[in-house]
Amino acid sequence: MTEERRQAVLRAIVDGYVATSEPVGSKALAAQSALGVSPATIRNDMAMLEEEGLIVQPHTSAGRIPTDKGYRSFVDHLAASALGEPHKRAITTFLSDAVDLNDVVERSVRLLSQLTRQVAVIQYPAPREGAVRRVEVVRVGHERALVVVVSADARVEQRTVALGNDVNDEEFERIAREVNEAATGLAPAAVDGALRAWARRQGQPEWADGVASAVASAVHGGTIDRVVFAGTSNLARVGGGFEADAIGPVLDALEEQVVLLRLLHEMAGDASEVTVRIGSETHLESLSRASVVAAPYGRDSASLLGALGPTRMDYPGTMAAVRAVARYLSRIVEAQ
Amino acid sequence: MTEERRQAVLRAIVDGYVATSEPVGSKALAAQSALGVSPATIRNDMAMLEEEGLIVQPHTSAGRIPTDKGYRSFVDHLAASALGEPHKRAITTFLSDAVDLNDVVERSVRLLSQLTRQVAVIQYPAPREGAVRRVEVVRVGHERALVVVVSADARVEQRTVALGNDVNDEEFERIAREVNEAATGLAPAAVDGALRAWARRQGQPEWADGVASAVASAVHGGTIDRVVFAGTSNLARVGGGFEADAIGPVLDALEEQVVLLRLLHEMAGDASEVTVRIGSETHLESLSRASVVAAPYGRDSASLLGALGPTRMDYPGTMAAVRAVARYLSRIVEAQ
DNA sequence: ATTGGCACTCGGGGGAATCGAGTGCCAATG
DNA sequence: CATTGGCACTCGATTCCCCCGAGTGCCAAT
Repeated sequence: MTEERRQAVLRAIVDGYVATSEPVGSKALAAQSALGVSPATIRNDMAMLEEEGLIVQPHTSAGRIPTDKGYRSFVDHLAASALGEPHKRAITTFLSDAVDLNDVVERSVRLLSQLTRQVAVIQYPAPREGAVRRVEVVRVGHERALVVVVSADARVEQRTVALGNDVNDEEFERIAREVNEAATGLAPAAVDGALRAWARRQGQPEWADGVASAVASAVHGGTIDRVVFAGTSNLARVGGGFEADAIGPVLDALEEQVVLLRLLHEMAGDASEVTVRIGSETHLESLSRASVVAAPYGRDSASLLGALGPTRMDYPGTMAAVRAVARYLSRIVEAQ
Repeated sequence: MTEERRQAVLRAIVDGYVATSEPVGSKALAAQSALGVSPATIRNDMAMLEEEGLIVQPHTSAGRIPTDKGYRSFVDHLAASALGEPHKRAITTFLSDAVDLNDVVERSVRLLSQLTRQVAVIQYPAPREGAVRRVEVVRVGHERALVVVVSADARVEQRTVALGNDVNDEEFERIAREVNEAATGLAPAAVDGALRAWARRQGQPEWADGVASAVASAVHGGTIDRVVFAGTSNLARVGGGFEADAIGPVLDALEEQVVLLRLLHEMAGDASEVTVRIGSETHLESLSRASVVAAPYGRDSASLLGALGPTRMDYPGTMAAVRAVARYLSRIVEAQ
């Protein structure tokens, strides 16, 4: 009984603090939340919660606020809550008339930022490692060529490569044809070998190696490791929860995509559907006062999307929105 | 003489306010800036400047700060100043080893944000309206096709289009071949007509129109109207010049690319090399406390890059940096 | 046109006093 | 043993007040 109520008290403290952004005291808690116990009882519970490191009081004569650990406990004991009907409808209508993958991603990230009133982040859908459908080599300018690779999964990648001026037009035609024939139909893993062999047959001139590696890079590389975000103005929103001096670092982290990507990759490792990193759990100085709620989406759940906000955020709501958008986006991406 | 000194006083006020972010008074001005006149004289000048609406005093007993109009006058009377040597070197080394156009743009925007310590914005280089080099139509999935258009200016655009399931493989082959033949070598303006004619020859089935308009859209559209930015954390930098409640709107404006693009287009109209919009001159509520310094670059000076910061910014320095990066970037883009 | 002098204004800074929300502890109770 | 009412105590925030000083406008003198 008592343990149960202590959780309820923690829950109420989190709720209260999230709502008002002010420390919540025992008296207010007893009055508002229908716990049916006296302030004194709550004070006892609070003392124990504080001993466990779940809450702290900023000043001696203030109420309590949750620690990162407190939020963690709150989140862990949270039952998955569903998104409200209007929001669900919003997702459907907002995403259904997107015209292509880019558009879907753009719309999703905007939508998610609006639903959560936080910064929304989407890691681009991982390519499906589709076989090569076609390779075009097109001459541009005098000594440069453009290599365009189309994969079976509807990805188009391009690279430019220097040719040197010792390639005449007929030769160029031949090269373009041969490269296309050599690579078409191959799985990504097989492309490198095939093109190296081709380059060898050319007698290994520099441009042949260049073309080969450009194709290889186009096949493997791609838009995998890109992150788009929206709703950065939510960082500065009044009552948004971030201190004025905390938003600079967050903006930095967002621009520093590498850092953000590593964090998302880490979170992808955690198995469950929606994962949460709270404050110091991000292990990033710049995000030490921020939380990230993320969920995988797409084939094999290989990509992530999420919301980033102050540790003092509405976790249930944010988690519900992230989950809902991830599900819907999965359906779209997988269908394509 | 007196008019000249009044400009000097304005200049000194702007300099002082930019440096300290505090209103500057007559006494401090007489002491620091070597005007060689007494505070009383300066007070007279100030009174006149205030009458002209170039400066105001926030409170009765405070010094003066420049108005938007004051900054405008300051900027208009500014002699073009050159960028310091170290900065010039930074530009060269930073941009010289970019691998492709995207990379150049990315690097430029980062560089500019570092040089100016403001938010840097770059409008993507306008495409050169190159002729169509090749059109590929590739089947993806069951009922969809991917249209890839390669232009002579090394641009690659893609669109997806629904086919319906009444197109078998041989027919598809034929379509792909015909579309490529119909469009290749044509100038953008001629593509629409050629493809409409082709679609008509097919007997106007839905998919033919779809393919035709996908190609047309790929030829004309593109990355023209995109803007990238970097250095948003400068908005929140302490002493950065923005009030805490002003940065939200600015972030909004940055995400709302449409608005930003319109502003840049407007500025492109102003003839001179580097143009400045100060505060209310942007005609945007969200940027009413911000200034934009922009310069055209690339062929026909068709694209713009710039820096966005508080009205209280270092105009000479920012203008020099913007000018230098624009020049250097022009060289690169035009060479390609 | 410039300058020194002078009275005046008023925002900001630095206490001191006060308020009140919130706490910890303890004894009483069911 | 959990719960509760009572009570003394703490301390951040608010308010008030006062004073300082930077800055001003105006005027008479040069």
